[in-house]
Amino acid sequence: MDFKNIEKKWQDFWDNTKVFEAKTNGDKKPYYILVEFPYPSGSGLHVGHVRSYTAQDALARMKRMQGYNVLYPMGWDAFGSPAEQYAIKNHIHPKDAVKENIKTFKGQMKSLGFSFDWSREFSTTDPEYYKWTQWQFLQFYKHNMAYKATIPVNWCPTCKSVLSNEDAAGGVCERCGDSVVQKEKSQWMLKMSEYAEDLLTGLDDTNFAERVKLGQINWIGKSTGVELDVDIVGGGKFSVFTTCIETVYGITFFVIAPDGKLIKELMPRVENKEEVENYIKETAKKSNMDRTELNKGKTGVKIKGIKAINPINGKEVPIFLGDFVLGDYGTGAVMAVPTHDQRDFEYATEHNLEMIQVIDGASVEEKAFEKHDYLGKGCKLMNSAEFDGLTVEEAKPAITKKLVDLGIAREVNNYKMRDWIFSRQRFWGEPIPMIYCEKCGWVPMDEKDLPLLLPDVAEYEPTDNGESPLAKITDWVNTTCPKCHGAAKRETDTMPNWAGSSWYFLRFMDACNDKEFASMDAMKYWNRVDWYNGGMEHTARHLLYARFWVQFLYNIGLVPNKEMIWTRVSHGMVLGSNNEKMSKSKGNVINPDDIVNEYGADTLRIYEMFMGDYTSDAPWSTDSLKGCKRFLDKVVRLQSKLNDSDEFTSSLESIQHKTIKKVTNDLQTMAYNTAVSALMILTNAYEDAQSISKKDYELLLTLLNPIAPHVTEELNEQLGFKPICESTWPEYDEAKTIDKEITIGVQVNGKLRGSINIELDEAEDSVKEKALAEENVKKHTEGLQIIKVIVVKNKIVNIVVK
RNA sequence: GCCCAAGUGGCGGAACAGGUAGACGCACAGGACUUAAAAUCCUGCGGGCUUUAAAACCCGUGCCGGUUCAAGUCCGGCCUUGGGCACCA
Repeated sequence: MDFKNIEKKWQDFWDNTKVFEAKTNGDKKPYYILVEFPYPSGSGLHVGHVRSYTAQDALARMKRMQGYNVLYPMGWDAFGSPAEQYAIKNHIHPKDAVKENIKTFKGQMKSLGFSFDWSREFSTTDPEYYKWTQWQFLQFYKHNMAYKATIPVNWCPTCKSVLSNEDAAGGVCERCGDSVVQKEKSQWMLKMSEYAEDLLTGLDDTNFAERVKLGQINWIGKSTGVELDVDIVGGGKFSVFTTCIETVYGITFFVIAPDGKLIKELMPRVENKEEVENYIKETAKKSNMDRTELNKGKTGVKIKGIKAINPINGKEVPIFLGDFVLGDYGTGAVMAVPTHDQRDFEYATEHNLEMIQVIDGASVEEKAFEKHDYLGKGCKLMNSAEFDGLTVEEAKPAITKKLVDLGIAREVNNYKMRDWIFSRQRFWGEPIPMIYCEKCGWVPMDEKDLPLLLPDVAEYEPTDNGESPLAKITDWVNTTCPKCHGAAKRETDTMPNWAGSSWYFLRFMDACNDKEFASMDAMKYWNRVDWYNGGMEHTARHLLYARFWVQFLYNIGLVPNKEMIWTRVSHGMVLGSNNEKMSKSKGNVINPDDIVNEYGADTLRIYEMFMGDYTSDAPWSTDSLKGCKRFLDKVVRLQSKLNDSDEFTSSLESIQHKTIKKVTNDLQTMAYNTAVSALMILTNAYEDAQSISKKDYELLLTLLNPIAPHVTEELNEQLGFKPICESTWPEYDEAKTIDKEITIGVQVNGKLRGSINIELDEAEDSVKEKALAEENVKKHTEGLQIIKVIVVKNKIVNIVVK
């Protein structure tokens, strides 16, 4: 069979009949399946894309046949620096590069036969789309959720752009790999930290995979503790946050952040100004990653001339500057208890500071006795005045109460998650629709003037001074203030690439709407994303940003649910045949086009579903791929076994019902590899049969269709049936999946010694009799005393002898 | 350092809920068909041991212990690999 012609024929059929276009109405139950829309890179579709798109395509095709109104859309996440880098490198406008890449991607997707609803296609770079991204930013601004702040930020000197902490992981720029330095920069921020608690509790209204939920929980990083006010000798005060208030009597010093506000205030009173200032300068050169690196020496300087007072007992202790304390996390100051915190212990040892043990139970000579070692073990307090003798668990609330009653402490929740840095000094992003007027300050653009288009210019290379390329385009920058109509300037920063992807799934519900980002009716109809598939690498950032965005829209009444994504699952990567990540430099990249050309789309689809556990990484193997081609050929060859019967072959009934059950369940539990396996087993059974009927064949083709849609449609058409994509998914009879006669094992003392055939649910006595009569079992029980015989119904018999 | 996964034949992987470990496929080997090759079909395929052959037997799911009539699966303690976060106070 010529798979090339067949594939083209059916792809055209699907296009022309528009069978996969979802209508936002009707009697059928809606079902929304979403895969992360790709960033259309210059290197084309990756075999990794094929894995997840095929998986969700199989689910979509089955759900449609089961009578659901399935929405399975596709679009393009085309803003962001990768697109810009690509464009710069290849000397073409990002807009043209994106257009070109989208064309390639779309062609590749079509060649794989994905059942996307192309009528809802869009790119985040379409003005009709980013108009609404800008509009939503204005809502953030109008609801006091967006603000400008001058903060130390991660600066990539190579990309000339500020990166969020997320993007600067490991102290290197995620995009270019060069090291990141710290720089003060005025940035637009979104108040994401205000949503920390809601983002945490909202997880209860989702069906995310457990590991995905955990990823989010860890990212939000909630900790409950006490914020304690600390007075400074001679005036002034600061606060510290601690989760270990029980160690408060053990404080022997405080450490404050070199980049915080406090040290600036204290400066006039500092005796060793030069030393302190040098240390601040040194710190500014380091990234947060370097500063918080665990295995480096604990640097710091003592702030001479200033002491703090331990609020619980009035003890005066020194204050240090230490770069491991971050100015923008917590209160920018920490209390140090060297006996019960290893980091403090090392710091104290290095700077020769006092140590007071306050929790009994282990020696603190060599190392600190930390909370994970003393919590929950009934350890008691010591050197802690009236709290001596209380257990840690008793002391925690008691000390907290005393401090709270004194009005110098508060029970608080602290979150690791910070506000979202929303500006990028880049050309290829959504322009931020804000105008700066000398008189009025920052003024939002009038909503009816949106979209604010990116200017169509030739120069989009970054500037050296850290300004966005847009800053050079004076025609564009100079405008009038919407408020006072005086001369004003536009914001030249653009939005991060996370912006467009934070709400694209809402747009798919109503993609052509030019009055709203999506109508409430359409969103109510689709309700939410039922099934969202993406990579594990996006579970922290993209998914959190998207949930934050949705929760905000919900709070201002623009979306129907606080959580718009129900199930989130993640796929494993397709690795190179050497078990390493595919990359050009390693020369292990497989181009899906080559595979489609040589083996056909159906073979590639089957192979990627069969290659292993869908949620785990799996290495590429062209040999295994060939095996899947052989399987398909076998299915085609079954044509020669067709008989004239109009009925199912009765001898195949049991395996047919088993296969329907297995495939139906497996496709909705991501067990694609065992679904393929079950279909292979059914095919082998057909092959072994004398002959098969058209109905037998049709059943196999229907079950295989979600994974291999082209060849199955063709074979089915040749049988004279209507297209599979317009038919109904088969149902199984549970009774027919159960064998009446089964073989079970017989063990003697837990070791398998034989097996017996029994009837399903056969009486225990009868099974026992058969087991004891089995030849080899007899050999192992002869002359021994039978203590007991355990019969597990329909499973196993175990004879215990002595 | 913390958090999350995962370790099963030569390979990818099966094993629902503690109940016959290795489904399905790949690779390999032998055979059939063929002038030959490809394709296809048949047989074998964890290791050991024994045997003319078969059966039987012993070992075996990263390592060490434990619970149980029974452990890949549960518990305790390690080791290794992958991923995430990070002096988080």
